[in-house]
Amino acid sequence: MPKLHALDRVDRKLLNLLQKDNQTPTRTLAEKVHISQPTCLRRIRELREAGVISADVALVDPFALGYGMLAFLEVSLNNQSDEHMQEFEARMGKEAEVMQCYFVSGDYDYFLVVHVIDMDAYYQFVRRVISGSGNVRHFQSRFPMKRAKFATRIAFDEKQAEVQVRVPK
Amino acid sequence: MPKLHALDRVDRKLLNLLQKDNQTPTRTLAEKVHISQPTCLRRIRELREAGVISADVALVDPFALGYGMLAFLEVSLNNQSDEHMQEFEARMGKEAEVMQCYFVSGDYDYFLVVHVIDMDAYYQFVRRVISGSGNVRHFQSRFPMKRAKFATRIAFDEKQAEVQVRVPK
DNA sequence: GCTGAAATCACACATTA
DNA sequence: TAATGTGTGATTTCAGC
Repeated sequence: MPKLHALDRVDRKLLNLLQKDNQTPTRTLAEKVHISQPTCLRRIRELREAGVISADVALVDPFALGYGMLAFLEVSLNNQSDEHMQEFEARMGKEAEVMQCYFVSGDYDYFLVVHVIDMDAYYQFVRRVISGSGNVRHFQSRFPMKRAKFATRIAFDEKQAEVQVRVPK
Repeated sequence: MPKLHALDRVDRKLLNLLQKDNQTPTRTLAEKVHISQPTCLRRIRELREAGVISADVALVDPFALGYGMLAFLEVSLNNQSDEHMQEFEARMGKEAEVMQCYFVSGDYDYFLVVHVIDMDAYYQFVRRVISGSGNVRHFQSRFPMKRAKFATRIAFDEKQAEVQVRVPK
């Protein structure tokens, strides 16, 4: 059952800052939002505990590391029973190459974003994971030539007075 | 011109750890990879400076914040000149709702991942940004009903001895 | 919101391979 | 000689008031 957590202007400004850089000392953040350093720290801790901030991580650019190739996979299943869909999702959850997996409306079932080193690695992946799955009726690849935008942050409006937020779990 | 940066076992283990949590003290990390604390810190700093770690951020779950709706947009442009494509990409770069934007091969030009509060907000977005753009010939929406996987980390093989890596810029 | 103790970060230098 | 480990001061976190 989702709890409610109110985000005021200060919280939203903090979130905007932390989503760009979570390594800056709380003292510096405190100055930017015009509160004291301990208050700043306390608010950030509450945001983490409430689950508004789900994780604090280092981002590694796949393209900088030889994972130079990106592929989209549109997949249709043979058997769409809840059991088989859960099985497919669990499988994708385990495969490191699968960066994103969505169950979608329309003419196919799943949309995958796959990161691989090169075309050969992609071919190996498709043979092993997709056509080797046993429950894939049809699939089609689509190749992004350029990733023009990849945002990990949500822009919070800093003007609004207060925002009610549904926090899961 | 891409520089080369060698990643040994220790670097890769550090990257695996930091991609899960970048708030743990360097001392703890150092123990886990069996090096001293200052060495650990130095290696992390080098990974940041080399651009292997592109950013350190707090992650906010969109679904936890009322951005409960996700949409895919498949967009075809009228004018595919370099100038018009750059203009489109710049526009998408500025729009907060657009989380991802790819230039793709196939029967349409751009694939967008859009985060909005609800269907009405999505309608407003489409009217303002897409059909109001002047250079969109055709577009189609597709609605993900479930985000089964969204990975921000790359799994590094910790067994291999050393890996050469192309670092951009 | 303020102050102080505990912990962490980050540097200079010695050491080793 | 280049990279790691040791010791030490400056910052930062975080509890009590």
